[in-house]
Amino acid sequence: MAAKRKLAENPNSELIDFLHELADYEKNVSRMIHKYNAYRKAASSIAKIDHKIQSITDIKGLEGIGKKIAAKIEQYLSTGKIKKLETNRGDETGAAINQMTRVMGIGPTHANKLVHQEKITSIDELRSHPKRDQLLNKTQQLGLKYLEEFEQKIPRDEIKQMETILLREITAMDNLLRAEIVGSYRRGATASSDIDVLVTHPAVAKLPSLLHKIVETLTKQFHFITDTISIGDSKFMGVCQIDTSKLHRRIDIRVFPSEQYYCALLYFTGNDQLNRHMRIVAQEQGYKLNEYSIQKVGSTGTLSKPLPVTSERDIFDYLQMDYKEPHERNM
DNA sequence: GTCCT
DNA sequence: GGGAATGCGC
DNA sequence: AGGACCGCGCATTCCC
Repeated sequence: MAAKRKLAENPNSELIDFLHELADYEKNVSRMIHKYNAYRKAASSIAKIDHKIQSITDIKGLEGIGKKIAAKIEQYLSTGKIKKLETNRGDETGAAINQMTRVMGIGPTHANKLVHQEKITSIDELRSHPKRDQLLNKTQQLGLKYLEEFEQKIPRDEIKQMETILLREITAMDNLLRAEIVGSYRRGATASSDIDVLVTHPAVAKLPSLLHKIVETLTKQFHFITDTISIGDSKFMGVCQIDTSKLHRRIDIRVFPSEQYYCALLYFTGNDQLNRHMRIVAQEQGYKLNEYSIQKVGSTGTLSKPLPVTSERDIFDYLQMDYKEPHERNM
């Protein structure tokens, strides 16, 4: 049997976990989303270092690391702990709020409400609460039902099987339909947190019920989709299961008109960092790029009509960037 | 919390 | 009832 | 010192 080498864990994973924990507290408990992002950014900078950080000089000047976080890392290096984190951990109310946000649909606002007003302190208490159904909306009830399943990563192989079914059934409905699974799966990841599907049809503007039909078929005929979280004309969010022996998974399906398809494909394939990078390059070159289109920006800030795009490569070309294959987009 | 102006 | 604002996820 | 940090689709709640 071929030796399956476990991917070496990041040498600084403990520090990265600490920063993520600080980030979560800021987002969920303090409701400071920008601090959350700041901690995440610092953590991702550190994740790029391939050796164990020995001293503060190893990280000084790293992107996203300023005085406060540098000081915390120094604390961690000399004492193995971070005071602020210990304090956060001692905050039982905060811990309860953090727990509540594990449920899809329960964000910082609702989590705070559940803990402060309803005095709920754990997921178990939420599950057994007599007024559970009044306390939670539809999305949150599904989130609670599938909490443990949604926290499991989806192996690439399982997504591959889903892809086979999805593409077959979608094209069977209408052979002008084209669909692709995007996200980290398209970038080659060995496991993903959800399934993100892009769909296009040359006449989508005339088919406002297209998405509803796709979803209905996948639900009623194939029992692939098990629950709907939300659905409109362009975006479906829901739950699917490849067969009853497998876990329930989060799935999103988005429909775009063909002239927007490749901008959407690029955007939803990501990763985030590449998207940001390309948006900035676009700005520098006098373009505006988003998930719908690429437009020329006039001197007065006026936007041109969306430029013609018939492939992802076209977008790289406009920006005079070298084309990157999906698997090369993990920045 | 960090970066930029 | 229905438009506006908010929460959430991505 | 002080503002930006993506912004948009959908569901729900708020408010007239």
